[in-house]
Amino acid sequence: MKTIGFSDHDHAACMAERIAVAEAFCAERRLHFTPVRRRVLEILLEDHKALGAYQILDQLKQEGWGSQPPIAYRALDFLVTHGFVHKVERLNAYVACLHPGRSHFPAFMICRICDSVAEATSAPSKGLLGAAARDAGFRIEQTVVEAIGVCPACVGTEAAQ
Amino acid sequence: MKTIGFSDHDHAACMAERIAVAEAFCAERRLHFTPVRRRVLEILLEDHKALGAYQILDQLKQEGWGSQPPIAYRALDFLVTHGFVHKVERLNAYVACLHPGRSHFPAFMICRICDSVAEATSAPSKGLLGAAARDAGFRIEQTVVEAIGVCPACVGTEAAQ
DNA sequence: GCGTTATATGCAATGTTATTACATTGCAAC
DNA sequence: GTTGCAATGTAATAACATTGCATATAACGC
Repeated sequence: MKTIGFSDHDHAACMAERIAVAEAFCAERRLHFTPVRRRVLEILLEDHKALGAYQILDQLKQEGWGSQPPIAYRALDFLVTHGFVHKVERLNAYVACLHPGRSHFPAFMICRICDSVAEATSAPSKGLLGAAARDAGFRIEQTVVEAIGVCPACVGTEAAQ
Repeated sequence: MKTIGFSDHDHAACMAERIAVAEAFCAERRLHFTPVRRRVLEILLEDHKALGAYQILDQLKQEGWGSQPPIAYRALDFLVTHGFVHKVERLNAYVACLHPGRSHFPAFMICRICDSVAEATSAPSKGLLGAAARDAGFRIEQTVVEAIGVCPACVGTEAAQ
């Protein structure tokens, strides 16, 4: 059991299922779910932390893949483009998506103490930002919504004060 | 007249006022609104685009200030800490705040075509994210809310499609 | 004023994140 | 079998950010 979204779950099953979903999704649209891409997704699923591109690259390197940044960035691009992975802007890091397949506006809660990241969903059209955008005539295509704070596990610790 | 928040305004007056507000705020709290800090805020107020730290640094350099990155980053830190400037995570860039003085949860609309940035205000407690955080027991301290899309001036251009 | 302390600046070096550019491989269509 | 295309390999570099230490300036207690 590892934590995801600040609560426990059956990790191995969750991981297998996500890979299967990605595989099916790609097969259906004739996208190439190549070994590097699959491996990067697995690495991100392994623990539910956000990983930097260079952490991922290190791991790939150890496993005998190419060692130059584009190896990791290209795989991440693919995974982000098709919604299997999100980038957490605040951390310059990447995290596997909780709801792959359906397009959505992800939102994250980032614990500044333990660095865990939980994904929620937002709905810009419903919020103040959506209203502001409508007023201004701004067309929203994508959103970055990230809360930085203290997760339930870290509230009560020294650093939380 | 330059645009701010996608609408026109009296730029010189706006700029002078913001500097005055910052000055007063700092005087009140015995903070040092030093020449570099003032100058960086001015640079950011001059056009209402988000500027990267190195763009700011270039300008400082030309004006005879030190030329090493910390010159810019330290001034930016100060300005961000005291709420005169926000960082736009998606762009790794900095923008002068529209509502300095009062603490708030800023939100931005970023045009992917012309790179202009408009500031709105969000209120995490009211949105889905606030609800999710309450459910999860997550304590929000800070938020990053950024919409990427097309501003009113760029809708209708080629690239907008 | 005068020394002490805290704060700010100057500068060199380095660390981290991301992209560009170009060469190569593998496979499918014709 | 060669053309076309997507993915990969590799080198170099760009863009963003921090650390550490020396020096200068401001504020504070006396």
